[in-house]
Amino acid sequence: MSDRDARHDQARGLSQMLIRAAEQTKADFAETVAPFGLPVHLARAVLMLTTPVPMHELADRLACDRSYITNLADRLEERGLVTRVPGADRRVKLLELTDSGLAVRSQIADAVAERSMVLLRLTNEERQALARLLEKLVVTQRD
Amino acid sequence: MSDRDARHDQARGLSQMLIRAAEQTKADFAETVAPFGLPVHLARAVLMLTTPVPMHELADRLACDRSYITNLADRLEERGLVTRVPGADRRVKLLELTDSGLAVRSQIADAVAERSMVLLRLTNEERQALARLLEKLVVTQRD
DNA sequence: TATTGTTATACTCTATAACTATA
DNA sequence: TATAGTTATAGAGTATAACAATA
Repeated sequence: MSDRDARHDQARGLSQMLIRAAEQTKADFAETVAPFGLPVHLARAVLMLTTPVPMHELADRLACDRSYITNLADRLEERGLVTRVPGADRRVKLLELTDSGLAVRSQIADAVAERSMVLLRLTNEERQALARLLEKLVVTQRD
Repeated sequence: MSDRDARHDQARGLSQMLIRAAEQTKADFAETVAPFGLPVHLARAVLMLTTPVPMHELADRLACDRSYITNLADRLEERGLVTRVPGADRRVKLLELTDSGLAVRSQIADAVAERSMVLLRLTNEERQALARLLEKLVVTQRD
């Protein structure tokens, strides 16, 4: 009982730190992109659009429903950051960054590179060690 | 530009792994407690109630609004896991586990100890290394 | 028949504001 | 006047189901 409790406490402590670190990472990202008037999910999508992407594929990459991509696309279009362009298969629409979107993407990428906690607080060796540990922890899945 | 992009990519890769590891940790916890019919937030609250806790204090510990604690308490009471007991200060109500709640708490603690990924996938040294790295990453705040 | 994107709708999580009982 | 808990309500985020166009 007290042995199990000790194991539980250890697991909880580490898990909480992990979750807290991740939440802080998300909060940092949110703060970093806030000056651009972008909620986190729009900013993530913008960063993914290095090249035009079919909406259903974006749904796969973001692990969400297609209907939610419609929602994101609407909001990104309202801000003038993307346009829907027709694909070869006429059912498909691709999201493509506008010039304004490209500019924003570049600025966001810069800001993230400058402000990322994993870059600011860890040395190169520490980042490698962290990556190795996290890999052991995470179930392998598609990229 | 390509230097910044490289830094951005490195930051993004590590950040994504961190977030993915945390999400997996949450998902594992959710799966672990699902057999008890408990959503994550109720299970977390149950684990915190090692001793009766004033509702406002639980709000502090969970970093959420008092009104949400009312919500949690209602749902925990519906399931017969806690009761509201009056405090010395007559404005205060404490949440206290029922016998059933105590039993569930013990079972959950066991299940978490058995199934935690940070315990199953990492050696003791690795856990210590991970804890050290996460500490560097996380802004110090109250416990 | 299956797939893409859209629409309408609904659900979960969580907060804000106003309220009451008490301090 | 300030604090604890409650209530009503609202917003964000996201999913489900039904649908039209296309394959």
